[in-house]
Order: sequence, then C-alpha cells, then structure tokens
Amino acid sequence: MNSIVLFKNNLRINDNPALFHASESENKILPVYIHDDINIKKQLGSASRYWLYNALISLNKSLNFNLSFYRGDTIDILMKIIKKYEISDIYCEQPFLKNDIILFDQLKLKLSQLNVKFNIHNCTLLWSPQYILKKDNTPYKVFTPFYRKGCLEKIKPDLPVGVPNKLNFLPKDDSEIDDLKLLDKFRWYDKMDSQWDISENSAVKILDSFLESSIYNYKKGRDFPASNDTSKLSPYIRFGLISVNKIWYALDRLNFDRNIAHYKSELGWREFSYYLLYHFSFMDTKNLQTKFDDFNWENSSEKFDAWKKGETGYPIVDAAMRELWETGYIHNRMRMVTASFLVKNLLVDWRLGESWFWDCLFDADYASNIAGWQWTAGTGADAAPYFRIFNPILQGEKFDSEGKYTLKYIPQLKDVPLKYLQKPWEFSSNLDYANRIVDLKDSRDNALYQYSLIK
DNA sequence: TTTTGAGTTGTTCGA
DNA sequence: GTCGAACAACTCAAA
Repeated sequence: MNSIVLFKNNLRINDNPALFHASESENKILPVYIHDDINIKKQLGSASRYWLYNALISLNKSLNFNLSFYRGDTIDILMKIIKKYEISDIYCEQPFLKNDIILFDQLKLKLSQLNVKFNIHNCTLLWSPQYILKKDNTPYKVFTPFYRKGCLEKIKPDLPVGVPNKLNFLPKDDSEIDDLKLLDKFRWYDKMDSQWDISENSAVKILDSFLESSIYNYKKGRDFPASNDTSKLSPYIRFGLISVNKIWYALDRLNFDRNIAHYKSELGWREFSYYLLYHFSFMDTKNLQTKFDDFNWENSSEKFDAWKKGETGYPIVDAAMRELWETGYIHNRMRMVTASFLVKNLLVDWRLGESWFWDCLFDADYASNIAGWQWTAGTGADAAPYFRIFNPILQGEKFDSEGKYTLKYIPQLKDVPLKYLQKPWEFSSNLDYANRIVDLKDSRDNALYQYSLIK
C-alpha cells in the first residue's frame, strides 16, 4: 500500500511531522502539492506566488524530484490519485484557518468512505489554538495572558522530529511546476532573485547566523530599520521552509537572556494571530471590535495610491513603502508606521492596507497580516488606545537618526541636511520629492475626531 | 458577582 | 532639553 504526503504550507523535509510519520510506515510515498485556488477565500498575492514557486522548486529537489504538482480542487484531485494508486493513507499538516478546516472536514468524510486513513499532524504552530482557553473556557483576547498563562505555563511545544531516516517514493506522474501558473507574466520578480535565497537550507543558514550574533542585540536593535538585528526569517516561516519548533528549541539551547525571551514572544505573536483567527474567524474581513463597523473611512483612492507608491511626502513612510516594493519585505516598526499613517492620517480602511501588504509581502501570512492590521487600526484584539497615532517625523528621527534607511530608498534626499531629512519641506520647497498629501496635525486631529464619534 | 489591576511598539503639552 | 501627565475611559483576566 501507498501513502500520499500532501504539502500545503510546510514546504520542508526537516521537522515536518506529516512527512516524518509517513516515512515511518512501510508504505511508499507519493509527495503531492495541490495549488487549490478554488477552496480559498483569498487568492495568493503576487509576492506569495513567487515565493511559493521557488519554495516548491527547492522542496522538489530535497525530495529527489519526486514531488507531483496539481492545480484545482483538492478533493477532486486526491480522489483521482487515490483511484490511480493503491493509497491507504494520506498525511498532511493540520489546518488552523477556517476555510482549510472546512475543506479538511469534507475530505475526512470522503476518505473514511473509501477506507483511506487521514493522518493530520500539527506542522504549523507551537500551541494548538483549540486547547488554549481561560478558566471559564472562553478564548483569550489579550496577548500577555494568552502567551504566559495559556502557552508558556501550559505545555511545552513539540520537539522537532528531524529529517526522515528513509524515504521510499512511488514513481510519479508527469507534472510540471509551471502547470501551477504561479508566476506573473510581467517579470517584476527578476530583481528579487538576487535578494532572497528561497530554500530550506538557506532558512537554516539564516537562523544559524542570526543566533550567532544579532539575537543578542534583538530587543533594542529590532526597532532600527537600518540595523541588521532582526532575523528576517518571516518569509521562510510563512511557507514553512523552517519550522517554528526548530527555531524555538534552537533558542532554548542558548543561555537564557531577555533578547531570546523577546524573540520568542514575537513567535508568540504569530501564535496569537492564528489563535484569534481560529476563535474569531469573522475577523478576516470584519472588525473584531464591532463598534468600529460604523467608522467613517474616507478611502480616498488618490491618497491610497500615493501611499502605495511611496509618494506621501513623508520620508520614513515613503522609504518603507519603497522597501516593500523593492524587496518584498518591510521592517517591523516601519509596518506600524506605514499602517498607522494609512489608517489614521489618511483614514483609509485597514482592509485596503491589508490587501496591499497581502499582495506585496513575501511573508504575507493570512493570520498575522489581518491581526496586525486590526491591531494598528485599533479594531483588533488590543486595548491600544485609539489616540495612539504614530508621528512619522518623530519615528523617523528616533529610529533612523542617521537617515541610512531613509536615504537607501529615497536617494534624491541625499543633499538634505540630516536635521531636515524627515521634514524636507522645511529645508527647501524645490526638491525632487513628493509634496505632503496631508498635514500631520490636521489629519491627526481629524482621526481623533472620527474615532470619538464611534465611542 | 464584584472588584481590582493591567494592557507590545505613542504623542503632545506644559512646567 | 527633559519629564510627567493627559489623551479618555474601556475591556479583559483573574481573584
């Protein structure tokens, strides 16, 4: 008899519990990737598809070119494969997002009718959301108690299972990755090939080098976009080129210090995002705090476009938006600055910002992206006071005090004295640079007024 | 049920 | 330049 290992969002062979457990049985293995754009609520963005394409090439190589590629409805395709081969078992990652859970419930039913065993393993999260509840059996809505009491004090994450000892593959069908049609016709991504090495090995190398030095400056350094003190592992984590369990236990092997604890808590935030989406699945399109449903978004397409292009006239915002466009990534603090600016100063609905990040970020994660935007907008799971509005001038001066990050992405400001870099209009009105699309004080006051209306 | 303490990341104003 | 208070009261978690 034979097994299918169905890959979804965990495209790796090291610490992949689904693959590992399949390899422990006597069955031969048919590794399968199905690009299912039917049972999906939101199509993958362009950046995600490019990353996925390269991650699949890497995975296929790791599997000695035994990976089969299919496109279409997951259940239809699996039924065909099951008919063709003598399949007794399917191994797959456990789903945590609502659409996937529904799909897997249907699949489970079909498989039980066919007497095919469906083995699902948690490959994605350190803590399964369904078991983390308060004493009254309701889900947490605040990060700190969720993380400390719900996660850390409750149970240790699973130990990594390592690489399968042996893999006996079933001869596969002819199928090509290009059948998946992942890449856009316009080759915008050519410039990305030199910036990102998209492979499982590369993820391990990045982790190792991060743990050798930068981690010890993480707590402070993570705030400065020009420094190199973040791991930049997020896109690798997104498609599971590295497992969070492996990262967690690699951190555990280091001598405990506050930098390591802080990095772990950031992994905790990823858990929290999945957790919220699991328990409050409506928040993918609706405000978690429903009182914001009446909020009067301005949604000016001109302002939204200027933000997307990095032409708001505020250097730190524009630098970050250009970083996104040029690299498929934005530094964490810069995500907050740009998101706050869009939602609060421009009064554009967080869902529009969320969709732009979804399209452009290599680490675009369904749960993290939504939870992050709702947090910034003040509509999410946080007691974040609505009057917390980032001031892009102050943020730029504080966190890019030497202007390195700003000038990297907006070189035409190189002749502006550092003192004026974040407010170049005070230096000269004759610069080759966008005019401010809103006044900071006016737009702030207006946001505060708009927020006061829905209290 | 009631009470108490606390909540990722900020800014502005006035002393 | 530096510091604390105000922003404005709310929801959550847990005793």
